[in-house]
Amino acid sequence: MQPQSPKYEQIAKEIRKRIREGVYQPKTAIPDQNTLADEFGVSRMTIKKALDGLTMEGLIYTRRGDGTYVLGDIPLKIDTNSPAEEHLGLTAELGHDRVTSKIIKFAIMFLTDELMTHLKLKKNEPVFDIIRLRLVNDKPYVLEHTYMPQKLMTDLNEQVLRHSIYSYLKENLNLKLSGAYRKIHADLSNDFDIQYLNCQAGDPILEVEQVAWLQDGTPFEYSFSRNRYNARSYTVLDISQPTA
Amino acid sequence: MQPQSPKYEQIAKEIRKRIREGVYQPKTAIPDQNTLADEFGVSRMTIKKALDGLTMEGLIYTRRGDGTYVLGDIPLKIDTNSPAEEHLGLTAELGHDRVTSKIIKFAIMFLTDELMTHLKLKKNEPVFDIIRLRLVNDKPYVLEHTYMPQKLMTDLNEQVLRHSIYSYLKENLNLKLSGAYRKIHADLSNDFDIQYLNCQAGDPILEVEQVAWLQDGTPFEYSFSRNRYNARSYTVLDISQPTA
DNA sequence: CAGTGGTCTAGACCACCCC
DNA sequence: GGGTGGTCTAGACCACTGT
Repeated sequence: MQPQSPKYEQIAKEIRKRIREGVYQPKTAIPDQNTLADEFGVSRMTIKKALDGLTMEGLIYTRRGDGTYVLGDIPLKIDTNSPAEEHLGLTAELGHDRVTSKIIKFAIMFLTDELMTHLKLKKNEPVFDIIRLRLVNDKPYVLEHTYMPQKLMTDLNEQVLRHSIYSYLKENLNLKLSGAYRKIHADLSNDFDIQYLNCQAGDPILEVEQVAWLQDGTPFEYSFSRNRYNARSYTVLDISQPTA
Repeated sequence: MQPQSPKYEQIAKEIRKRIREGVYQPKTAIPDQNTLADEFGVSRMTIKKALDGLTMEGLIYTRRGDGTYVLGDIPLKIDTNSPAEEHLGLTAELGHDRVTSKIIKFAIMFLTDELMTHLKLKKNEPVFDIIRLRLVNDKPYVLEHTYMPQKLMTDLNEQVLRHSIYSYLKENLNLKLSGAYRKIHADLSNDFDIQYLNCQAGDPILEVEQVAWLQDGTPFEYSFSRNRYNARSYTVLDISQPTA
């Protein structure tokens, strides 16, 4: 019991566990909110908040006037490799030791109009222009082209790039990213892709174009991640609001 | 003022409007929760719930001990054509009169193992096997291959397919979809794509593979939507939880 | 009708930020 | 310190579902 996490989180965690272990079975009702409030010794509002979270995760659903039910597994989701819900970077996603990086470009450039818009910078402000090939178990995985404002990270160096930019941000600069907007495209492989990703001319590429920002909305990254088309897919869970 | 929508929704709507109209400016603080509670004549919890929604939409951010601030526009988001957040179908997304459909296949088939898993059906249960070319302003837009359990929609017909399956579900069967899980791939165009989407041999395709389900978790659609690579992109807004 | 979840209140305490 | 947002309570009323 960590007292640092709020009660509704602890309760959500416990209910998640009961669902996972089959105490609460798919398509059946779980105890009503008053019963749960008694069991956990909290008010009903707190139970409600815990259940709201689980609803957003697609684990349960509620019917006003009826009850709260467990939703079965989502078929496509089971055999999916990368959740990709969090944008914590490749290192966090796949584990520390398996991911390495080959630095292809590490330069400072000045602004094009497009970068000015996406990074919300003024003319003549310098940005890092970084191209890295990320390898998983020494096999080429993704080609990442990243632009970051120089003023936010003055002592960025090659050592950092070889590991993880995100952990550098978090541990050295105490910056946390808080949001990202992504556009997923399909594209034709270019010479760069062919050279570094070991793909054939004409192979399709899955490209994720991303703007990521800090809590106050300051953009700190504009990037393109290019994968061979059969190496990765991007997954999304979308739960509708019953209010709409 | 619609009394049918909860107070926190109405308040969220009003604050959204103030942000849009510049009453609350980007990067500046909005009034604190107590002040807003007084202004709207509600309790602070209700204000909090309204603000939580706006936080999830990426409009504001809160700092404990400090205040609530307006987040500026998200650059990439501005010039994006299709929000694609809601999976209400193409007709709802683009307007009623512009979308037409050419029916390429409309058959009933029995289950493959893959469909059995994705639609959670038992052996020998029939499913509709539908292929439609959706056109926007008479131009080929997306090739949709859809599988649906027959038992859920017994009187599905060609007339429905020519318009919108989703509005048929909603209006005739009173079924609402409540969630979807998607995998976005890049793929090589196949003969079908070349024939119907007017693309060249070797063109990449953006494919969205989707399982969609009703409120109780019953899957009612497993589909593949294939777009020409330069015709559409898929967009995602991802807001991190500060709890994590 | 009884029982359920959805909303809302008035107040409380705490963690946190800035001065 | 004083002011902020995050959590939590005990109770209330309502909307809705089943019977």
